[in-house]
Amino acid sequence: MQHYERVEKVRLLVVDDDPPIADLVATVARYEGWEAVTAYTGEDALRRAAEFHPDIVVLDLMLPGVDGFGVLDRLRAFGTMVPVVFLTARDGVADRVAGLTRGGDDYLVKPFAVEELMARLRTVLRRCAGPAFQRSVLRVGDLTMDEDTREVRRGARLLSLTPTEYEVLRYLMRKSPTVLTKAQILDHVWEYGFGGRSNVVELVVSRLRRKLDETDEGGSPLIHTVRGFGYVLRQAAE
Amino acid sequence: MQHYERVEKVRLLVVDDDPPIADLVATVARYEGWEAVTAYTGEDALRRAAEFHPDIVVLDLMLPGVDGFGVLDRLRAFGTMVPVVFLTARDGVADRVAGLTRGGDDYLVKPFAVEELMARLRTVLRRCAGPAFQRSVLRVGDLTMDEDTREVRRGARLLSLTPTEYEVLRYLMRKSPTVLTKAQILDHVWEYGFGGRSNVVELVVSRLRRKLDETDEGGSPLIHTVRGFGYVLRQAAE
DNA sequence: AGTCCGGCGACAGCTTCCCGACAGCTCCCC
DNA sequence: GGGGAGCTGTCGGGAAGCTGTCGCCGGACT
Repeated sequence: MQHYERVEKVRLLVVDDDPPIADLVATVARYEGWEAVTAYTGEDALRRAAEFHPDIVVLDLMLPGVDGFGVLDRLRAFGTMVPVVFLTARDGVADRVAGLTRGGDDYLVKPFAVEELMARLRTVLRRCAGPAFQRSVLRVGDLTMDEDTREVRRGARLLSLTPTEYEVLRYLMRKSPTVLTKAQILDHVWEYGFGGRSNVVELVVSRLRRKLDETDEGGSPLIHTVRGFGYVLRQAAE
Repeated sequence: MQHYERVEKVRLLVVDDDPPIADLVATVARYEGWEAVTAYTGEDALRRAAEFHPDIVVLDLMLPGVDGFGVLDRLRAFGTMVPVVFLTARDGVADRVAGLTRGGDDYLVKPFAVEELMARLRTVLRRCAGPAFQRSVLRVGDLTMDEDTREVRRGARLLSLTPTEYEVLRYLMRKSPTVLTKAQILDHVWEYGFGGRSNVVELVVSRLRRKLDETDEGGSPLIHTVRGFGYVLRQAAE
C-alpha cells in the first residue's frame, strides 16, 4: 500500500499565513502518519525549520514580511537542501517560473486538492530519496497505476482517464480495501472550497466503472457500492 | 496522543451550547472509560482546552458568542493540533464544514446516533495514532467485523448487512458478552430523539439473526434473547 | 390455562444510487 | 481569435434497496 517504506515518519513543515490552510495540510499529513509542524510567518518558518529539521517543506509564496523566496534563500544559506514545494495564487504565472528557477522542487496553485498535494510531496520525496527514481506503481487486482507515467491498465488493456477520474481512482487505490464515503472522496480529490454538494462523486464513479469494466468478456467489477455508506475498490469479495 | 494502546484514558472535550447534548456525549464517553469534560460556550471551551489538554474534541459549530470556527481557529493558534469532530445542524453550515473536514477530521449531522459518534471518534484517534494503517477488527466467536472494509464474516462466509444492521451488530459485538436492553440499543444506535416507540430493535435483530445463522448446517446461534430484559451476543449460551 | 412478550411475514413509503442528456468551460489548433 | 473537442458538473427520471408499521402467531412464564 505504501510506495516507499521508511521506518521513521516523514517530517513536514507547512508555511502559510492563512492558518486554516496550513492546518489543513498539516492535518492531512498527520492522518497519513507523518509528523507535521506549521508556521504562519516567514520568521517563524525559519525558526521552526532550524529546530524541527523537516524532510520536506510546503511553502506559500505570499507571506507577509519575509516572503516565500526569502525563506527559501535563507534556508539554502544555512546549507539546508531540504526539498520545497511552493503554493501560489491562481494567476501568478510569473511566480511559477520564478519559483522553479529559484530552487523549488514543485509548485501547486491554490486552491488545490489535498490528494494532489500529498501526491506531489510523495513524488518529490521519492525523487530525493533514491538515486534512481524507483517507480511508484499502485496495484489492486489486475488494475495498475503508474504514478510516473500516469498509465493505468486493467490487465493489459490501457485505460484513458480524464484528470478527475484519475485522481478519484488513485485515491480509491491508495486506500483500498478501505471503504470511503462520498464525502471523503469529495474532500480529498476536489479543491478545498468546492461548493458542489451534488452527485459529482457518483457520476465520476459511474464513468470510471464503465471504463474499468468495459471489457468484452466480463472482468469482475472492481468498484463496489456499499449502500448507505460509500465506495470501495477491491477485487471480488467472494 | 501517541500510541493507540494507551494505558491512560482518552481525554475528550465536548463543546455544545445545548447542555443535554453535551452531557449525553460526555456520559457515554465516560461509560466507555474515557475522561470527558463539557463546555457550553466558546470561551469556556478555550479555557477547558487550555487546562484539560484533550486528546480529541467534539465541537458544535453553532455556538453563541465565539462560534465553532472561532474556537477552532484559536485552538489552532495555540499550536494545538488536537483532532476535532464537528457537529452541525442538518442544513446551513454543512457546506462550510466540508472545507474543515478535509484533513481527516470528521463531522456529524445533528441529530446523530451516539454509537456513530463514538465510532468516528475512535477512528480519528486510531488514525492519529501512527502509521495510519492498523485495522480495527472486532471478533466474537467465529464472527468478525472489519471496521475499515466493513466486511462482516461468519467464519469464512461473507455477510451483506444494511447500515442499520451493521450498526446494531457492531454495538452488540463491542459490548459482548454484556446483555443489552432494547432501550440501550435504541438509544445508542438510533438518533437521539427518535420517535419510534416500536419494535424496530426486535425487527433488526430478527433480520440479523437470519443473516448470521442462515448457514446450511447449523452453526450455533450467536444472538441470544434474555427474556424480559434484552439481547446478548456471545458464543455458547447455557 | 391464561397472559404476556418476542419473532417475523408482508407491505408501503422513503432514501439512495445510477446514468442518460445537456450546457458551460477550457484548452488547443488552425 | 474562431471553431472544435474534450472535460466537468447539473438535472431529473427511474430502479433498487432499506426501514419501520401492523398484526398474527407461537412459545414462555405464572
